[in-house]
Amino acid sequence: MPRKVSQRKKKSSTSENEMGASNNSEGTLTEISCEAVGNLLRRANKGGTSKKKMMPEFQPEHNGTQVLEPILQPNTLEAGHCSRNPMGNVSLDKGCLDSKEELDDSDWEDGIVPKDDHPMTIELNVTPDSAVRKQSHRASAKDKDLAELVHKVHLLCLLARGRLVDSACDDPLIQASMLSLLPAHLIQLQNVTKLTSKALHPLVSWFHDNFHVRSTNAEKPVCFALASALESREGSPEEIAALSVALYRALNLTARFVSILDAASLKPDQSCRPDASGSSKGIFNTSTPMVAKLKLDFKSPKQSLSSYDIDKVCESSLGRSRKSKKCSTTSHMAQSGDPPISEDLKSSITKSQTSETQDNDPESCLADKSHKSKRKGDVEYEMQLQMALSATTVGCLESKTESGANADKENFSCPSKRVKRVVSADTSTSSQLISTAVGSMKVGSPLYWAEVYCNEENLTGKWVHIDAVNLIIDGEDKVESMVAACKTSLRYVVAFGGHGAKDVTRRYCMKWYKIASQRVSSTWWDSVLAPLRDLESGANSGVAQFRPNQSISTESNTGHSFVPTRSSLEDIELETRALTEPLPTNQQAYKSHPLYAIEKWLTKYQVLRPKGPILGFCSGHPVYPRTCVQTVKTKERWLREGLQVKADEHPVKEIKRSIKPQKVQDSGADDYECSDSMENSKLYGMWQLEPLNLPHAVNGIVPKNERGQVDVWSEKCLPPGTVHLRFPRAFSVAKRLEIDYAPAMVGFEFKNGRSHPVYDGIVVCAEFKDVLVEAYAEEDEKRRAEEKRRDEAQALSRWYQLLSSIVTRQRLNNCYNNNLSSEMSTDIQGKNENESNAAVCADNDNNQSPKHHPVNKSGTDLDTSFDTPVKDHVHVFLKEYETFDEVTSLLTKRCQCGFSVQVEEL
DNA sequence: ATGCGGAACATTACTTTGCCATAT
DNA sequence: TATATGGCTTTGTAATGTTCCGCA
Repeated sequence: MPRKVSQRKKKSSTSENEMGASNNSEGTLTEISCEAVGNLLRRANKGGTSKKKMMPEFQPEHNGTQVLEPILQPNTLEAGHCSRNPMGNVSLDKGCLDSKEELDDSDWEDGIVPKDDHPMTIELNVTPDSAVRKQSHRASAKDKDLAELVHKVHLLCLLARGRLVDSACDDPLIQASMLSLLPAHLIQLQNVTKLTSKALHPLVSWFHDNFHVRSTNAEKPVCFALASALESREGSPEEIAALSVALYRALNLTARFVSILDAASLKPDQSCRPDASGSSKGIFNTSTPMVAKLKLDFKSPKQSLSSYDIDKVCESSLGRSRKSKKCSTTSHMAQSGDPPISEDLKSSITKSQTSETQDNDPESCLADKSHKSKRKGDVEYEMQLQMALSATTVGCLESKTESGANADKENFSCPSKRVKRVVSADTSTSSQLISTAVGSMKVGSPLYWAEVYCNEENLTGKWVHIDAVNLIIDGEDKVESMVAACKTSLRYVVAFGGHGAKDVTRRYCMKWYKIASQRVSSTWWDSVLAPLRDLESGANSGVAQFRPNQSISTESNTGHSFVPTRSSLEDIELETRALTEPLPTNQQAYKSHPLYAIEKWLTKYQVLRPKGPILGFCSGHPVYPRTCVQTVKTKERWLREGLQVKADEHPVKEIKRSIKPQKVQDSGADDYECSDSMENSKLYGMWQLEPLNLPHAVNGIVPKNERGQVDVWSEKCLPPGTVHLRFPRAFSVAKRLEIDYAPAMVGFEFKNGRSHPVYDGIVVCAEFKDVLVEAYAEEDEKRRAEEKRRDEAQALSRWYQLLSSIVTRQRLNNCYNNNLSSEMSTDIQGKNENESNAAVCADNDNNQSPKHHPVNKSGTDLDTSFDTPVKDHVHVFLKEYETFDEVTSLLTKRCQCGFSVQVEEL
């Protein structure tokens, strides 16, 4: 946000140059000035005039000056002046000051009177950041949509990634290798029938001691990466967690791979706040940068490690820790004799550092921000220092390592101490936090872990959280604080198993109300997860059963609906957590909390009933269960749902109804009357209602309301014994058949500033339905036939008009311009000839054809001869009346009416 | 550093049943 | 003279949601 400010400041400083250079900048300049003036005035009028009032004054003017030439506009208001002033085009006219009398004169004059060349600096320097910021950073609906889309797509990608990892954990080779590494006494675990989390401790401990998180070998597909990690006993957090899952599965335990899906923020502006959460910096900042990784996979290291890729990796949501890891890789690579790459990397890293703050908003780099970026720079500096140190260390240790390509292996012998040191350096900004939060465990945010199903926990069995990397068993309650300490958000925790997935966020998130708004709409998420859930529950019910005779059936509940499955038991557990969430400590959380409510945050149409029990207090406000919140509505609103208020029920709440501004034209007296007669809306609750009890239709008469119609909000609103016929002209049929009907009003629409009822069809008694439908069909048929007839008649008449005009034209041609006889062409009959050029003329001799047709006798008046008689006549050209002129090759066809056509044979 | 609450906007929900001049 | 038709200015208001900012 302060970026914009600085941008504006920059612009202001160069404004004079820009002025001369181009007009384009003037809009911006004007804008700046407007804002500056607005802010000045706002400050001046603080408390008096509200901002709302001020802004519209500037807006239109500002628009105008953008289009027009602001300098030359004589009638601009104060905003225009302000923008001009700094440009040196001073000439303040009195009119300007006059025009803004309504504003605070003295303040205004103070602001603009100076005629020197530099008032601008003053103006822009006093521009309060807040106003500019507010304007520029309020996300538009488009931004929101985009952010949501990105969030969704990112989630899908992360889900897919999780499934990939899950599949890799099933790899028999990996599992077998894990088993082969396992000491004999731990292998016994697969024979344990009553598994408790405690029993897992030695196993997890062994794993923790033997596998460490370190640099990534992400260039390979998951399975290979796993194999490699297995070989080196080191890998990314994801790989190590996956290996642990593979180990559990190898031991025939039921295990899931669990991952925090740290997707790009759902809210558009989150990415602008580097410190809001360490992880939200855009989509590439995922903990599982699949794209970048895959990209790398297909290229030689030299080509693939472009700065772009590295940027992505370095910005990954593991954030600093991951960054450092990558960097340590870098150093190793440098060690292994590939200086160009390391150079690339270094430069790219620095690039990423510097660009990180600027890329989002290229125009900016600001004073306010500076200390933050400085801090960041410090972090990076420390990181690089650590890198260098570790590289040296590795270099010493490393004389024994062989291939540069296998950089991952280089640190095999490296003590985990070193790793931890690097990691702690990464997170140095929050290292205190971490150390307070999780004691001496200096780790990055846990993003991956395992869940093992322990059938002896909790009577019914339980999925136990096992973070082998951090040696935490059954620490589901610790995850939230650890994640919080690392500034990662815990919005989606998904357990992967059986190629499916299940959202288990509830198990790890104690403060759901804090993350609820950061999650995508549950309907979408549920629908996405539904098929994956089925896969997961199907697999984890059937696979790896501990004992066939276990009291809790692990089979899917196909036969008996009440046999609890492992999955359904887990559902119950998660549901229970959802229902036993602790009370939020801040009031705002109660606004839309699904479980709790405080009266203060109820909406206009909500009441508490019953008003109790009180579950607790928040800042002195009693907290009630959300189930006590009832929605209340007016009678009319309930009517729409087919409900009516019972007799003798009093409104449970009354709210002021807004005054209708319809008859405000009159004087104050009327106004007074108006407000006097203003009624309150009476609201009723669900418990005061009964099903709508409309009068029955009797004797074919439809019961109507006071307006002689039926309000058909829904089917429920139809009086019993009536039907709604949605035919366009049904009423006319009913009228004709003398059937009683009522117009069906289905809603309102706003037109011309008023609400108008919208009608759709009619309501009639049910017994007339068939008759009406039949009659309507008949009528419709008739109507169509009539329409067709009309269309045909119209077509005929138009043809007639066309031909008449042709004839008239031809006749005129004949009379006044004989040379143009073949100008017009027509094909009237078109069945005998393929002629292309036909000369038409009116032949009024009637020599051959005439048979007491009135036309023929009408003599020489050509106009009249054609006008009347030929109407409604279709010319018939009989063969016997044809004549053919050999010389001119003209075929003359004649109708009995005397009309003739000459056709030229080609 | 964090959360709270107010301010400033943005968005949504609620409202809810013509009139007059002109042509036919 | 009675009836049909078309055009007119176009919601306005309040509640609710979201974001920012100052303050404790």
